[in-house]
Amino acid sequence: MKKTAPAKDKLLDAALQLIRQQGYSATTVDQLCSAAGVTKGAFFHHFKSKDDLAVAAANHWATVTSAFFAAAPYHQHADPLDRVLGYIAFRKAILQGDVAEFTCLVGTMVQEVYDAHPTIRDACNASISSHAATLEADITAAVERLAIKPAWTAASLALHTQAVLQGAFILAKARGGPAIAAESVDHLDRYIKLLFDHKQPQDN
Amino acid sequence: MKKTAPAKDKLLDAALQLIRQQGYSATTVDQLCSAAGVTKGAFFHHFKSKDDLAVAAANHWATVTSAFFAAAPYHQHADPLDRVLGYIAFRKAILQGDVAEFTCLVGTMVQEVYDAHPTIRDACNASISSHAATLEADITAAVERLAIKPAWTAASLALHTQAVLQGAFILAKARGGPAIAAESVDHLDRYIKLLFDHKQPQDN
DNA sequence: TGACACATACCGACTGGTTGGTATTTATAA
DNA sequence: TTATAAATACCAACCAGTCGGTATGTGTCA
Repeated sequence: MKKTAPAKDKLLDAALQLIRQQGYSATTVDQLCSAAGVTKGAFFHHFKSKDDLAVAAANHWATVTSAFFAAAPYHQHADPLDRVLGYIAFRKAILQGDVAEFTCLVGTMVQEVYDAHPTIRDACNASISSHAATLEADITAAVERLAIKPAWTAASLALHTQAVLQGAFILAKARGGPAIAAESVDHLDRYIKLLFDHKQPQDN
Repeated sequence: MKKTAPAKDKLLDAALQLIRQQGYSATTVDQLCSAAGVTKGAFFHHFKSKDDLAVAAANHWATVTSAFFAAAPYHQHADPLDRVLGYIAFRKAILQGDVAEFTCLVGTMVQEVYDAHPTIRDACNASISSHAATLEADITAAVERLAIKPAWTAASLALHTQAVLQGAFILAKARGGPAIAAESVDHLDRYIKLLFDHKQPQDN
């Protein structure tokens, strides 16, 4: 029975915060250690290198977020389209607080490392792709249930939702707040409703 | 009559390439100098600091891209909706070659600097916003011409197109190629056609 | 025209501090 | 006792930025 969290976990949690705030390159090992309240010796005991921590952080992010979204209430809907729309609404609802709190670790990291650090890039890609895959299942079910014959694939629509969210995060960072991001998510919501001929109250 | 481009221009052009490849923090002043073929003395003669160069690079980016899009053929359409759809098609068409060649400098930079470097963030925001403003004009004209009463604003749709593109760039970086980005742009094209009740051949 | 004053553009060795990483030592638990 | 976890001390490479100096205009006035 541990009294405090082990150094490895504290370092990973610190990485999620600091890298989302500052980016990967600008975040130093010393910053990570002091934020986690551990020493450099502990850092290099658990991680071979800074890049090794980045891969572990991306995998940690995938674990944390998949648990977070698995516990979200939108899964309770019986209709798969309601689950998809519930997911979008949930993504909009959590756009609150500081920008670093609702933005995506792997989306931020992959921008910096995609060319020079293929292993980190692959870990980021795996995190995004596995999250999109959970959505893809509901989209596929919705297509079958409504018996439509779309010109698009469920996989491409699932990834498109991630593109909109990642882009919305960039706008939020440029504008300094989540308001503009929420508007983009509204457009995404409207798009999906149009694709499925979903009834729209006062909309065009 | 100059024989070669002056050091300042060569440094700015080198910044567009290197920062899109590596990100801002990972790009060193020495790298910029050797890529531009100038010395460190020349760098600090023209720029007060590395941050000062970043602001200049963001402004340079705004200048270069606004000239690039102003010269694009889609402006020739008489109908404003055709211009908007022509813009989207053009954005899709230029998704070619290395990832660093078609991605956005300011979208990449703002992810790293939004918190610690407000002046760079503002320069990035200005670049994105001014580009979106050129689109907004055509969207507004299309809404008026077709006499529709949308639940969305032209400004938010213009920014949404930028969000989709920025997010598509992130997916392209994670996947290592432009294919997935093109699919997201296809969704954006489909969305705008649906918003304007545009005829769709075999689409849902 | 030519000489002087001054400004702009550029050079590259150097510095103080920082960085990722290593070597060694100490504590803890099975 | 032994393996794992974590702390301390340290290093070589690297980084942004500095500084003294050179080369090349450019304006001015006799």
